[in-house]
Amino acid sequence: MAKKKIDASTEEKIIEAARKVFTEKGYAATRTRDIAEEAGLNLALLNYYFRSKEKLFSLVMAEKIGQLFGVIAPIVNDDKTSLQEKIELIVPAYLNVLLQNPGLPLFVLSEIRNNPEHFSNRVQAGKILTQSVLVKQLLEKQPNVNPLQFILNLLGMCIFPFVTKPVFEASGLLNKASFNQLIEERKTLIVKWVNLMLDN
Amino acid sequence: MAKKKIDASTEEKIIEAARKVFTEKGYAATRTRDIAEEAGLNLALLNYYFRSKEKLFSLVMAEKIGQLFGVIAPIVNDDKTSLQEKIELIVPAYLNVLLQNPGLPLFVLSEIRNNPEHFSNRVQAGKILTQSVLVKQLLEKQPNVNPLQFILNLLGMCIFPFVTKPVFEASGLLNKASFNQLIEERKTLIVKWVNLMLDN
DNA sequence: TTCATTTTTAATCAAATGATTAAAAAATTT
DNA sequence: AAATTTTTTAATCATTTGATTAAAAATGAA
Repeated sequence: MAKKKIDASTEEKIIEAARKVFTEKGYAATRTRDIAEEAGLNLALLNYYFRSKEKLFSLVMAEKIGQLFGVIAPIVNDDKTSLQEKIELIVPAYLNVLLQNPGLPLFVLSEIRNNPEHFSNRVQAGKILTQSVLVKQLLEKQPNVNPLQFILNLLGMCIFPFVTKPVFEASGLLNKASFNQLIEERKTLIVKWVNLMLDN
Repeated sequence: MAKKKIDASTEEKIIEAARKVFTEKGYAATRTRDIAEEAGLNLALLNYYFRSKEKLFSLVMAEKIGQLFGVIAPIVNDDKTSLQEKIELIVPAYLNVLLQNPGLPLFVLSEIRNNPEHFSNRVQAGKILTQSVLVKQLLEKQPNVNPLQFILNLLGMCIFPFVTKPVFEASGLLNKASFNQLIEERKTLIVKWVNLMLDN
């Protein structure tokens, strides 16, 4: 029986390069050669370790979807925290995740658009948006408004600046520092705004 | 001297097909053969009329950017309307544009991400975000908050549902009718919410 | 060291893809 | 109608790209 242990360092180099290139350019615009070059490795190694571009992409995408939904899922389903507390937890936590990974939302959203069938099962967004504790609490507070409206606002106010970041950068309007400053300000502002919406 | 007139019908068929395929799949994932097939025409005609995939894409993209910024630009720079009036004009007008062209925001934003250099000049977002009458009026009302914060909220609350639409569709959570219903409700809700933010 | 196994590389393949060409078909002019 | 120009088509090119292969290099076991 042959040795099966694989050099973790090389494997990790490839997937790290794949994370970077896929999230920057999207699946279709990414060449496997781009990834190999970014990793500083021979192209054939990519297929040796991950079989195909598609498989490597699936790994990265699963990771990224996990990041995008992973932070909020436990908060949203905690029945020990109030609606108010949830908002105060979600906003800064989510903004921090996005600050660490600014390209994440646009990457995930555009890939889902490009290949909706492939993600219909994997995205557990449905449960969060219909059966979560948060939804129940929103309905208690505002029975006459579809709770999805508030969730769209809460997530949208967090995510939207990151989705439009390339526009700001292309127009030279915001550098990285002033963008981050803007997001820091939003950590308290969004909480205030969402509470205003819920109290009126 | 030969006749230079070109059959507008064929040309229009191609660009209409290009609009559809490019906005659905993005530049990189679009094959010129997809466009030709969608138009029901020979592939070579695409190059006969538009020289290259790149040129055809530039035309479509210019159109789409125009649609995305064209509706709000005149409203935003009108110094005869109040801040309140501007919000009441922008929200339903913008939501109607997006209802007619739901894929528009995700298409434009992801293409700008994929090729930022190419759009640095063309996007006049900079002026709207710094020199518009709207910005001055926002600063009068709330001198202590970066007006960009409110613009992000106003545009984000309009655009974000359309950016996440593929997720809703993939998860089977919303059909087209209930999505449109959600947007219709937002026409009045967003106006109310933005006013709340500005008054507190 | 020797030998087997694993990892890496250079070369190459086959399919896809943007684009061109030359000829046919259609339209327009004279 | 004849001639000229414009439009359309089928065939083909050259390049790119995901993937494979066979051999070399590195690693670990005996």
